[in-house]
Amino acid sequence: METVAEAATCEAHRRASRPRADALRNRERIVTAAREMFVEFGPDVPLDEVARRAGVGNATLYRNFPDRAALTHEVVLAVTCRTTDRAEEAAAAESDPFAALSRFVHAAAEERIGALCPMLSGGFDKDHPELLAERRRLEEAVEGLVRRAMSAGRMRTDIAVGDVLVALSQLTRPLPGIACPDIDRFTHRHLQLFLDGLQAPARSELPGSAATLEDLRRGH
Amino acid sequence: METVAEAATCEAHRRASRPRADALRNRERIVTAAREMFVEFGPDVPLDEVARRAGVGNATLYRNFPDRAALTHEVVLAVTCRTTDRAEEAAAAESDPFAALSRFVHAAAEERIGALCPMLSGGFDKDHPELLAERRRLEEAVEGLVRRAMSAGRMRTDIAVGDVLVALSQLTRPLPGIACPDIDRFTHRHLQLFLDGLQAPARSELPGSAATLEDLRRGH
Amino acid sequence: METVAEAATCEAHRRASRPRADALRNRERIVTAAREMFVEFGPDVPLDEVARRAGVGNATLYRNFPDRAALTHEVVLAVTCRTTDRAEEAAAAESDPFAALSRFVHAAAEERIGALCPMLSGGFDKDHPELLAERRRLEEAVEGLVRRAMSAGRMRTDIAVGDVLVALSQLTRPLPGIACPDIDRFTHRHLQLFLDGLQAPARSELPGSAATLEDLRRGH
Amino acid sequence: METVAEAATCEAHRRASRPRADALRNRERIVTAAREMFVEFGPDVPLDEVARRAGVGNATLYRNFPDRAALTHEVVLAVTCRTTDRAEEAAAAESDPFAALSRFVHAAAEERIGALCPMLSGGFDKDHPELLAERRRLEEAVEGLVRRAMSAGRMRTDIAVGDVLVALSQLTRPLPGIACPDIDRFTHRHLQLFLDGLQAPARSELPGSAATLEDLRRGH
DNA sequence: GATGAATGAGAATTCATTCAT
DNA sequence: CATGAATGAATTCTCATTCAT
Repeated sequence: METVAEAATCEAHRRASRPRADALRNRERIVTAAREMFVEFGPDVPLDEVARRAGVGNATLYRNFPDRAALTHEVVLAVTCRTTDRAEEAAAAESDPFAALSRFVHAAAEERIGALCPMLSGGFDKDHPELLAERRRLEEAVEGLVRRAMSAGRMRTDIAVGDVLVALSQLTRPLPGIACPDIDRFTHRHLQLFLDGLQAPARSELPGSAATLEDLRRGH
Repeated sequence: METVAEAATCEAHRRASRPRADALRNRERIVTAAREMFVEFGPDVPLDEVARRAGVGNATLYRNFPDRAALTHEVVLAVTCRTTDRAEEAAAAESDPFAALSRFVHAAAEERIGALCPMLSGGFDKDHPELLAERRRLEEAVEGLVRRAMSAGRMRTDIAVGDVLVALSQLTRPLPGIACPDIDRFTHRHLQLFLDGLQAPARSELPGSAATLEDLRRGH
Repeated sequence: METVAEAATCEAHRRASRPRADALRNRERIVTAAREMFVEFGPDVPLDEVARRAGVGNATLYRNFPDRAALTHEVVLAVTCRTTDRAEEAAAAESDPFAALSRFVHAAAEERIGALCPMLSGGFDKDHPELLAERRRLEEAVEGLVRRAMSAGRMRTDIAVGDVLVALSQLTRPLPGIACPDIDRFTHRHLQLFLDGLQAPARSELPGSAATLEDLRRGH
Repeated sequence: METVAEAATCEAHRRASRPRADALRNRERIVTAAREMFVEFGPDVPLDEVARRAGVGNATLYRNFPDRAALTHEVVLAVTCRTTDRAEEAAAAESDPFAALSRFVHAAAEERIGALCPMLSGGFDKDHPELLAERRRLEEAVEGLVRRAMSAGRMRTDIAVGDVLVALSQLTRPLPGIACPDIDRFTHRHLQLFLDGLQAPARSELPGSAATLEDLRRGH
């Protein structure tokens, strides 16, 4: 369920130096475990549990990520990165502009982009250059999708990338403790509803100005 | 900002016995503080902090609510209750069926219905009769709103109450740590987008079956 | 062995409010235990051990002293304070000026003034106003003793208060792990040697300038 | 500042077998780093830090010294050894008996003999034959210095070698965390004061019996 | 022989919950 | 009743020591 197209471009941050094969494996496993558990139990899971799930001692986790902030940083980076990859993939795979956007939206849900929301609570530097850059890349990719859909007259035009990303994120936020296996069904259902809404002509003037991701980032 | 129409009908659960005026006051203040802080910091805030904000000693909190579960229960009850009140209020206030639904949706956001999501994580009995009953009352009220809007041909018909409530909840989930004062603006913006989507004719077949609130409740 | 003249003036910092008799007792006991154990095992003893020796749960310790720094602060304050009391007591008790100084020096050893040295390593704010004030009080008291001895022609005159206090502190530093019961004997022996040296006429020009306590305090 | 006369005689413990040139270099560097860091941060510095400062991997440290005790042992040995060398050097270099003692005392400070005190806390075998022997050598050397000074009538006669060594050690104990660059100035100042006191005729009967180093060693 | 990585045991600190005034 | 204080059970993080390359 997890290893869909294990990211294309986002290998960027794999450090050049390749000191040890198994060490890298461990690092990967920790990040993966963390990503899963952040989704499943929220971003406050005991790090010892993460280590256990990753199959390493807790100290190994701490060697790789000096504190929770560092791990969170890495997970946020990974999710953002994989989501961006999905956006680019969608753009390439679908010729129809709105189909591309749709494909991306559903794919982003699978990448659990919504898991980022509860992480923004803090505990790590949201403005770290590495994150900033990745976020920018994501926004550009989605910007492309949105613009194409608009140009093709397939989508209402009073909406900004940030609106899409924020709504998308909220709608796909994990519900820790809800084990209901069909939860994904619902999520995709609501996303589809959201997408349908985007295609409809504007019925009302949306309140507020078009939201960008920066608006949220600036929080606090 | 908090005391809009301090609930009408939902006084039901005020225990019949009226032991002391100030005792009741305390209880009220604790629930209010908890509701606010659950929204602001998530459902894991230290209970001592809640007590402090309520202006009572921690032991007083524990006298009223033996454990965190009991307090969570009460807050969930209160939010549900107030939201139901808002639904009934909306039905009464607006003659136009879809306007009524819209009014309710935006009002529910103000009641922070989204704050319920992170509470479902567990730690309290989601199937407590009292909650069940209140949830039913909410569903009935919203059911009414939805049905009227559908009957008037103002809204696509492949949607269930649960869909509305879940999407609505997700879209209004608080973002603890995000102090951005305009966050509410965005929320209402996205809700409006959602409402616009509801009004549009069905563009696609929504995946999955119509969700009810029970689907979520059954989680775990 | 500990309760020699349980301090005269230094009750100053017993907070005015007297919220609970036993709570105060606990606080006292924690500080006492900490003072003893800092002397016996150095300033890095596990706080849980301190709590155990004080006969309270660890959390009680943390309630009174949010972190190690706070406890260290209190102990430093207490030792300084008690030492000052000893200085004033010595001045009052002995008519002979040098006898007064001698009495103070040996008394300071009993107060374990030397235990302050390893605490200066850091981990707490050495320049906290409360400490500054108390240190000043100590210096003034000792200044008085020294000046009187000098005026009476009983002591070489190229020495500053700080010299006395620093040498005194070093000579009385505890030797954690050394359980030798006669260790105090040795200490007093060396102090006496030091005192004898003070009385002798200057034989050599002492290198460096007269040290003040501030010189040490300023250490980064 | 560190490499004054990099030890003369005390090469004794360089193991006869000469397995590798660089291996020996490493061992040397580790001991040096440890000596410096014990002085600067106390005897509890993380061994990984010592390894880093020595420029080797931590495992190399552990190959040479199976545990902290072994490293401490070696450092104690080294300091004792170097100090003894200084004593013998002083005896040879100065014709005046008291000048020789003085020279030794100030030289011992430079060798950081005081750093031994906090190491006695334990964690290694203080009675290891190798240490015992080296300590005896030190005592004999200093004994010589003291006896000559006494015979020449240059020094009060109620003092034992142990008194000198203990007072000297205490007065030169490092103050970890005190970065004050003039700290050495003060130290030498107080040592001079101490030396002046030794030259003066006995003013008082020193309490306790003449201390020997064994008295301290026997501690615990 | 040397190294970086892994590990478990331990220490500081927090928090839900219980107790004594 | 109401309160501040006490407590033990987590949780985060560190470090001495061992292991795999």
